[in-house]
Amino acid sequence: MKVSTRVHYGLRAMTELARSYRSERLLSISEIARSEDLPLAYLEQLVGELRRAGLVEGTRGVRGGYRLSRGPEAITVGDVYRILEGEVAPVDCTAEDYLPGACTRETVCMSRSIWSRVQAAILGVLDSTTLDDLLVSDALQHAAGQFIALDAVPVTHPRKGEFAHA
Amino acid sequence: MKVSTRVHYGLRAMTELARSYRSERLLSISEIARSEDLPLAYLEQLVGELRRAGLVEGTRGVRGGYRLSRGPEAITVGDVYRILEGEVAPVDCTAEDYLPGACTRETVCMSRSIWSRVQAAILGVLDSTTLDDLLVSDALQHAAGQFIALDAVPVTHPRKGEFAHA
DNA sequence: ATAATTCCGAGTAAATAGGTAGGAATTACG
DNA sequence: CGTAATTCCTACCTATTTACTCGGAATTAT
Repeated sequence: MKVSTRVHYGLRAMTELARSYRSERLLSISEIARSEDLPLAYLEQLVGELRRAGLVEGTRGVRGGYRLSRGPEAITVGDVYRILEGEVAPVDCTAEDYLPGACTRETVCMSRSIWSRVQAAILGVLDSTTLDDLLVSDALQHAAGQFIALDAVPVTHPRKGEFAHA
Repeated sequence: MKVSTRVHYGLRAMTELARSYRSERLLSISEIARSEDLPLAYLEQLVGELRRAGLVEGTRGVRGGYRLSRGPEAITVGDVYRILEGEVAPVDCTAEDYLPGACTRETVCMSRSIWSRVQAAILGVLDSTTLDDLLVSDALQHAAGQFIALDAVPVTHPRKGEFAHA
């Protein structure tokens, strides 16, 4: 259940584009690659796919580059994911294009329900989170960092239990 | 985010063992492989790992086989997952053994929060679902199938919107 | 004209997934 | 006691996928 570098890198590129969206300034692949520390040629490929899918717009030539084709609040992480990685489906039989009956064990399968639930859980997060949400939570995190610093509290990796799941 | 055949097959084997748990009867690898239609030698490997991890017990010799080492209500899907696939972590920096600072972008990363949330969502499902839960939902599904049949309602793939997520 | 950029498709090395194969150890059963 | 059924162990193999690189054409500001 690892996420591929395609999605990982692609999303990071999208967050950069989201950050610069208000300024109307174009970002070149090399700028993005530099600020996110990603392999240039590979990133170019990924952004190309995002463009063909309509999430970003490219302008060629000197001073060219990319920008989001709609606002960061109108693009979900799920959108990016599906373009670069395909449908979210832990197993084939929970995919959209699954033909009922393709798996002969369908009617006697005890494990299918768990993967459906996992799929729904993942989609719940990916489809409800926009690029803008990522910017905002990033801003909050930095504000919190500021606050702690001003308070002179020794910082002992507060990240530890931040998203406890037990 | 596909689940590997290791986990997929391994879990299916575990559901078979869960089903026969009450009867105290041992299941041989070949029986499991036959009823779940899985490659014998490969399955043997997987069950071996589950045994070394303490989830199942094996008895050798003629009439030997495997059984769960504790009840189906005391084994979660997450347990099986971690043994066969390792920790649930969409990206390295959300893993348990991640050394803070290993990723130099840590403090300026806008994408980390989403993967933490995905991880938590997945764990929420995997760790709260036991093998017994799978048996029960399976039983319910069959009971429902019975009911529809008796009512003579034309069955037009009710599965379609079963776990709608929009 | 030139330099910076997007755009495009092919190629490639390493890792991973998904197995197979062979044999030693153990044990019920005739 | 011998044999067949089984677990147990480890090495090997092969196809696919991943994560890239490379070369070059098209476009455009300066």
